[in-house]
Amino acid sequence: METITIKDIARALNLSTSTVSRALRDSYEINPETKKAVLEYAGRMNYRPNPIALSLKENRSRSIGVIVPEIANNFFAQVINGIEEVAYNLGYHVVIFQSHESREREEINLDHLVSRKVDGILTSVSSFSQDIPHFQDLIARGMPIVFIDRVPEEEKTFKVVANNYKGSYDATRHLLENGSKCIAQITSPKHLSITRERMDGYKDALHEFGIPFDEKYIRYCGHGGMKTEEILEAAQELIDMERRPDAIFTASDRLTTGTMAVIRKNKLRIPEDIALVGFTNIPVAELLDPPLTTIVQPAVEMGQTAMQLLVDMIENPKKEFDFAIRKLDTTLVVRESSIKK
Amino acid sequence: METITIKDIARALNLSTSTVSRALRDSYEINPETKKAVLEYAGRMNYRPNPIALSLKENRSRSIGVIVPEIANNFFAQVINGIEEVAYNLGYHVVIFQSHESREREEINLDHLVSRKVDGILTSVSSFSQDIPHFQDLIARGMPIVFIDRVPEEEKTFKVVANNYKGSYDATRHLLENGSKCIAQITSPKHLSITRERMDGYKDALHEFGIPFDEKYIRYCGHGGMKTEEILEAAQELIDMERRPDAIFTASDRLTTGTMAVIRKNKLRIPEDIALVGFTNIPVAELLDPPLTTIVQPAVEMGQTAMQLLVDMIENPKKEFDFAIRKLDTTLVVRESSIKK
DNA sequence: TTTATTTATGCAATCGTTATCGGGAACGTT
DNA sequence: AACGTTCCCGATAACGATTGCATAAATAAA
Repeated sequence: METITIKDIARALNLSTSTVSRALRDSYEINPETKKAVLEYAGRMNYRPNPIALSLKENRSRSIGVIVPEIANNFFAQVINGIEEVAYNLGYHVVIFQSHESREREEINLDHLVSRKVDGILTSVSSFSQDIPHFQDLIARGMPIVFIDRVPEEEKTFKVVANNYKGSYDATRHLLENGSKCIAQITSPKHLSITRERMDGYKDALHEFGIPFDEKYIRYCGHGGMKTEEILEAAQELIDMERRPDAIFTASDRLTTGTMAVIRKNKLRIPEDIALVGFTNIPVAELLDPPLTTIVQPAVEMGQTAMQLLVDMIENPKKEFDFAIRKLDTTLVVRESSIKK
Repeated sequence: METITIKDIARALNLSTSTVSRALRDSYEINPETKKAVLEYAGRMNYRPNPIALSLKENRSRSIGVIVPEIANNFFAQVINGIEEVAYNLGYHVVIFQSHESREREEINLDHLVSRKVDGILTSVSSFSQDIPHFQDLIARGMPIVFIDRVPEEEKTFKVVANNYKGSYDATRHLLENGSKCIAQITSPKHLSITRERMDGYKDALHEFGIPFDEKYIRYCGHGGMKTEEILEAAQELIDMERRPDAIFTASDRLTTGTMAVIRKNKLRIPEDIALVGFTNIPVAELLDPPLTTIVQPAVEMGQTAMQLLVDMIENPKKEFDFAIRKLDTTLVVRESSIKK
């Protein structure tokens, strides 16, 4: 894998590397003819500046790092697409890593990004990371970081989230308006911000309909890296309750599909026996049996917004930002799984 | 983002950078006490060697590049998981890029990987890339490359694929054995290797059952970057045919779900009116209406295998390899969508 | 003609690391 | 006393590109 360098050009044209370098960057102090010769030769030999040498010198890389729990999760895949689109237009490269919901992997990835001198980081923290000293430390050292979806509480930086409160409120209200009376919730780990917000929307909707909140109908899942059995168990427990819920609200892709599978296995009907609404971005929701009512998160827009904010931070290091959290609205897509009659 | 360097350690301990460097790499020619002091200090200051400086010096990066069409595609996400697992254990980093089925993006990504000095590349070529001079050129220049799933014909390098012939043969045979008589196929672009292989399996199964092959029942999709309308149109055309097929065999995730949607929209029943079998790795296949019979590709294993082969190439540059194509068997998972009675 | 100014170029340092070469000190051998 | 070993360590160049500084030549101004 030999590649041509500025030195090769200099040698070939009997110039110094400085002259070549300046010619390539179109400096005014280079003789037009020299410039032309250099450009012509560089073009012909397909010269590409070595970004590694540049990174070493400038301590930056024109690339940004993304760490998400799983790319196999449709929501994150869409977020990444949004990020890439903006990054691409602004001349940044995007490097993608997965934490697989592991704290250790998260730290390794972070380490790697830092030592590769990425200009900034976009991330959705792993569900293991209750406290995040590794991120705090980085922020304190001036690394631009934008959190997406799963965001920490107090960090002084940008955060982009879906309006989880409203999404959850809308979903719960929709269930109540369509015949459900006892709504269970299967949700993500308790300490995540998204979990709290979704819980609040759920509670407020119940309250409006005069239904008391009951902790018995809540299941937190995914502490152990989102094991399938854990989900199935949680759903089964709800089904086996003395007073069985007549609706379940699920807070993510896998919780939704897992719950659906369990309901089916118990030969219960959706929505007659148990109505179902889920936070999910899977594209096949309408092909499921029955077609699934979903709260769709604006994943692509979230990625775009986050990337724009990050670039703003990168390119204006001194600027004082308003780090108020950015909330993007979700959309309730009503299909059959949620309507009792 | 200040980081400590070998120079800082040298200064602090009144040593030369060479000594520090050697102490850190545990060289025998360093006094144990000096070594201890250096190690201790480096540990305390959380020293991390600068990989960029190393890359510049050694012209390698201990990272490998992956280019896939879309990470939002479950199959590729799983392939990547297989790759990452092996890479992680061998101390390589994985950098993921998407081509979005665009030839241009593919070339940009490739360029980027090369100039970032990745040690090797794993890729599934975009459906646009009928001829692949950009890859050929790289292979000729000695870059280790392993192709996955969508592989070019003649390149002298490793290729890892699913046994598409057998998968397709099994699926077609299964349909024929379960009451289907006229099986259409919606498949990927004609020039892709996977398309040809799947076609062959399909033809051979038909032949065994004495059914003549009829080109009219074949639709190639995805030339334009896999537009949804194209899929829907293809499915609709088949449904509108004078002699409507009583089964459709679809060759990818999106073709399968798209086709399913069209059949539904036409108020036709699956499998009674039209049976359906698809190549797909979506995890919700069993939750669809009806549960979908699928040919599942060993995506994770494909990723693992490819990564192992790549490392073999990277670490044994001189070795003469047997570049025979690696075929991994698919699994036919029978559910309800394919069985007529 | 002399001096000042402009134009075009080269030199050398820099970024972090390691490999090559070399050398001083301490010791052992004749 | 003279030489060879061994042990430990340092100076330097190199990787590719940029850039402040120096400078030669050409031109303009005095």
